[in-house]
Amino acid sequence: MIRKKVKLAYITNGSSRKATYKKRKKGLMKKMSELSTYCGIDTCAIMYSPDESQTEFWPSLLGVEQVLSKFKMILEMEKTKNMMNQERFLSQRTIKLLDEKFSNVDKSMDAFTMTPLYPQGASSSSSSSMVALPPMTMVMPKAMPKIGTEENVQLDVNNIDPMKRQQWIMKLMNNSNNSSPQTYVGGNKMMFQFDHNINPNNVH
Amino acid sequence: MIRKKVKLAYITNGSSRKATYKKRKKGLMKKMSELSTYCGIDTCAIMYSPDESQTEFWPSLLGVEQVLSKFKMILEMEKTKNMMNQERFLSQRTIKLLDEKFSNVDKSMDAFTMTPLYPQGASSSSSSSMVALPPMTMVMPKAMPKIGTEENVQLDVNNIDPMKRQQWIMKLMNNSNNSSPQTYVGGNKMMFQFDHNINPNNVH
DNA sequence: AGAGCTATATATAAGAC
DNA sequence: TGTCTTATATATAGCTC
Repeated sequence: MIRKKVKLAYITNGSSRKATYKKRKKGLMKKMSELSTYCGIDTCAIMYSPDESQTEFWPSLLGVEQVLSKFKMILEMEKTKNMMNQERFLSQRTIKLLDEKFSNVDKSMDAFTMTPLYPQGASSSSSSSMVALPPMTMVMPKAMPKIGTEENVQLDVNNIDPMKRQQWIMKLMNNSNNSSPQTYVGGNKMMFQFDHNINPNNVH
Repeated sequence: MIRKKVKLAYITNGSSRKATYKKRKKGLMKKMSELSTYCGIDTCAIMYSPDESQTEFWPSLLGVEQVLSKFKMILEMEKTKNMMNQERFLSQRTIKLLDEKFSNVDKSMDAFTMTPLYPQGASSSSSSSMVALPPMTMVMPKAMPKIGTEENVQLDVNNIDPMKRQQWIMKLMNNSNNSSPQTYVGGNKMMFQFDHNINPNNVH
């Protein structure tokens, strides 16, 4: 969008597509780091491009782990909160049954259990949370080139049944009813690389 | 950075911070959708801000699931590829032992097993992959306001021991040696909301 | 809080090397 | 392929309503 306003479409030329990818990836990382700083929001990125034939973790592999850990914690808090809500309506006996269900949720979410480095006493900004937890932003890969045409999901999960709510979260994190495909042969090269072209501390 | 060049620092004023968050979030999503279109890369986002007291999935919850599914597939391919490599050096007996270990990796990665909608025959651009798979980009939340100061991890995982490599992936996806904290009380409100302010199809 | 409106700061496509 | 340069397209802070 500079010398020439480019049509928003897939860049068929390989070398220019790769160049664009690098430039825009850099720009995206900078925007993320700025959002982090301005709003006190945690961000991290895992980027994969077949053109690069490597997976990049930003700002580092550790950073990704920490963010995942934090997201896991938020889910934990959600779970606990839901249980607390349940207490107001259900008997102790019923709660025990729910407890078992939640244990299954725990199990299915184990893959998100990174080394728990938190809580570390960070203040929770303007959140209504009863537990101090740093804010968080999560950005992940999208499904297909055709973007944004999916049905626009907008659900206030606080207004629906707490169990349904849990199921949504579960569905996001794990599809336990599903046997994963195991028969793929070969594969892309995979590297862990930090993009040292970007140093958010020197931005501006 | 317009009317006035703002110092890159946390915005203490709550309302202006929230306004900045919304504006920049919108910009970030647009950049992501552009990167998707230009480079044929999948992107999605999960955003959480205590100021918003809701978690947003972009472009949709389904989109996030699909991307996670794809990432899972790439990991699967990595696993298979590693096994193929092992075959060249190890006996059948040894391979069986490795097989058991990999099964454990599978288990720990189950939380990333979304409904597998792929492969769907997409061409793999310039990747050296032996399996057709759409390219992918993953962007996730970072750990703390202090950004980019972690040690810059740069490892060519292809050049290190395949088992170590698996361990790295495992470490990213799951810390099975770790019992997750279960004692958090209360929690932030959590909503699933699609940001309908952004329609990538109308961009430009 | 949200919806425009500008003036500027940034991001970046093409070129040049 | 990478780096630099530069002309423009975008992004967005601060205001107003």
